Amino acid sequence: MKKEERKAIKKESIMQASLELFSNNGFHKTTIPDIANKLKMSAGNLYNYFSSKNMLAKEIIRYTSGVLGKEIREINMMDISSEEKIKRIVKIYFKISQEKPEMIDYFLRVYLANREVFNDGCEGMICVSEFMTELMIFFDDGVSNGELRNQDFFSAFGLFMGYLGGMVFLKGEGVLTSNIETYTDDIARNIYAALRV
Amino acid sequence: MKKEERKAIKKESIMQASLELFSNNGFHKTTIPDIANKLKMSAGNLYNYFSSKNMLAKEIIRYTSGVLGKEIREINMMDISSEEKIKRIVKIYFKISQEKPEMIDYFLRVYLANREVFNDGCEGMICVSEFMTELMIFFDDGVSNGELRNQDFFSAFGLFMGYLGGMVFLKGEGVLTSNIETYTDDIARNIYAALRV
Amino acid sequence: MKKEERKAIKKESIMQASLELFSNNGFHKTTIPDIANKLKMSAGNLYNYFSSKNMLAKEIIRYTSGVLGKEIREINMMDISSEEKIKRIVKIYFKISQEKPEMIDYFLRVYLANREVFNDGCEGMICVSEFMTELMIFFDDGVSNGELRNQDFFSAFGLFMGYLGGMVFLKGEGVLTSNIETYTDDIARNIYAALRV
Amino acid sequence: MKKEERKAIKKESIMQASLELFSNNGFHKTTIPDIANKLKMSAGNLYNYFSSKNMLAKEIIRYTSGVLGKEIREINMMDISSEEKIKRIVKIYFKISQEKPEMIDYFLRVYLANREVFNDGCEGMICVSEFMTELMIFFDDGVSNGELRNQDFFSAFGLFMGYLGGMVFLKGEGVLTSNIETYTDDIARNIYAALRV
DNA sequence: GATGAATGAGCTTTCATTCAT
DNA sequence: AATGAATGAAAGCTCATTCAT
Repeated sequence: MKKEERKAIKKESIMQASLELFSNNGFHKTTIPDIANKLKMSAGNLYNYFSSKNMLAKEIIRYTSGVLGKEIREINMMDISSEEKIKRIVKIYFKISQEKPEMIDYFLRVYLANREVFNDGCEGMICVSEFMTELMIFFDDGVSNGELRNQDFFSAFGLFMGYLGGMVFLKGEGVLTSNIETYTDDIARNIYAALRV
Repeated sequence: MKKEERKAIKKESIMQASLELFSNNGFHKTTIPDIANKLKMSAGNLYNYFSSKNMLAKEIIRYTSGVLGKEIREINMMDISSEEKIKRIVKIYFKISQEKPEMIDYFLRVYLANREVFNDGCEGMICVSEFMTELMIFFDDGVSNGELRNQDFFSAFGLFMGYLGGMVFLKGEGVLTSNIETYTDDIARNIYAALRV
Repeated sequence: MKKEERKAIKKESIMQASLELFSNNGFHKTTIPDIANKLKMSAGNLYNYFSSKNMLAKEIIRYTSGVLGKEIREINMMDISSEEKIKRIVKIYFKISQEKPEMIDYFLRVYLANREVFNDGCEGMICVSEFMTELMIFFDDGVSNGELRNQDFFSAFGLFMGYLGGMVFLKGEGVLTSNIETYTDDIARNIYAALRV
Repeated sequence: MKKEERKAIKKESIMQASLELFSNNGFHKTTIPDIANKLKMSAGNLYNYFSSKNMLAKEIIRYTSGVLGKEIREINMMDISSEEKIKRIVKIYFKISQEKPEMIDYFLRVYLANREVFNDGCEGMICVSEFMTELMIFFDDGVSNGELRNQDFFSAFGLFMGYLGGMVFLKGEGVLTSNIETYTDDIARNIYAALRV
């Protein structure tokens, strides 16, 4: 089991390095040698772990979706109101955007923008389903409880994701007047106001 | 027709063709010969109108921002409530996303995703300021009227832009269960609920 | 008409240079930069003339088949016996193998050996049909005249081509005890003996 | 079973697998991992048996030449006329081309085509001498008997090998109108007509 | 202004071979 | 003897940009 474990660890380290480079410099501006350099390995060897650059990108989005999904799942499992859940989701999202900005940026600048890369195998948001599913659960629970208005899920999902993504984009543009985390309460309030019954 | 006029018309036709190609196929996947082909002109000649591919991309975002800005300005000048304005903005946005999807996609898939292209000269959203300014006017008017809650502008802007962009993205992914225009009322309602006093 | 002519001439010069390199060094051992170097042009520019290395190889076999076909056509049109035609075909074949050995070698070492290169578009000897057709005419004429025995064309074609190709191969291996042209009479005699009524 | 015996058996299994892959897919298109995969062994381990890919190719041609040589030797040792021997050689050649096509193809598509691979150590047909020697014996016997005309051996060898190889090539191209074995009599007759006194 | 051949740098990917385990 | 991760050198091909015509 040792060998496979080592291989899995290396795979993850490649994904981590690529995630940062893709997010910071763009998918097309990041070359395989760039990634190899960062990891101090040879470019050829990367292909022992991922069959192509596109394949690597696809594994990263699945991985990232999983990480974010897990954070939301934990919130979903808490015994708190939907209003409180919204606040916590916004908070964790912004926290991640501060601590691991590459994760959020990967959604915005790699996944969302380079459709041709994800065409084959990630259609219909299948590669981000782990993340989307948790938001769906959050929403359905709130509707069941009578806390959230019953509307098309995508109306709610688009609000959540677009809004949070939009804020992170604005942060990246350097136009926000203060730290993004200070926006948490305002934004959570807005989202709740939009979704409540 | 004067020389400069002819040149301006040709410039715009280049921008229109590039807009479509960049939006549909991605900035990096669109080559200068692709654009030239579509216009039945030579690749070299393009450089008589735009000094580089990046420069072309920057002019397009300014142009697009202007077109969208004008649409919103017209709404801003109407003597109607903020609630009604929101509905009209949503409506016009979705209408454009149906009729000229390349304009909206340019924001999502070109501008948002290829920061390195817009680094030099479009920092701080300066290239989309025409569009942003109109939304700022809409928001300030609403606050002045007492219709909208007084909050940080970017909280409102992120909501508006992120939400609408997010919905168009979901449409592009083919996950929406019905035509995007049927979402207009729901979404306008959500936005108004989020922004009202 | 000047431009197109110049382009056609350059195309042919590329084919000629490639023909030599492919024949002498093998298809897979010849790189695009090798060809470009020989022509003192850039590798990229080659792709303005041929869309791929395989495409280039295919155009060369068609071209070569045409050249050889023309030589045989001239013999076919002479008013001489089949026995005499055989002698002349053998003679011209060996002459070419001395003066332009790369043409014969291209058949033997590139076309015949790298099937995967010619798979798409040259199936069923379609790319050497000009050459094969002339041999077919030679054979049919001889049969009609009553000089040659009526047998399956491919029995005759295989004899002709295999035999001549085999001799050139032996020459290339350096095992022939004397100059290949000294074999002309023997070989023509053998072929005639095999094909006569 | 002794160590060396086990090693010899494994060597032969490697040669057999490589023979098939090289013949079917081409020498340069067959990778060492391809061979290893087919044998369910590791790429590195192959190098415990053959010092390089080229070396492997050279051992295969010697091996193949031996196998074919043996078949002809048996015919040579029979007490039958040269005419009959020709028929049997043609027959066995086509039979092998049906049952173990990779052996014949190895001559045509690997040995004949990739001279650079066999340059060092197989010059002057030394690696196929076993096969060539048997044909030489066949020919000399026939001449001694007064059955075959006395001519340069290579005139006869080129005929034999070129003709048979050519027919197998035509078969591979799919242009033969019927099964190759139906050509046996025609071709044997042609060869005999060419070689008899 | 218009053309498109030409360049040159750079990209992803492949693969024979080595070597630590 | 066996593994397979690792290397490094190359290959085919792409493309923004230039420039002679």
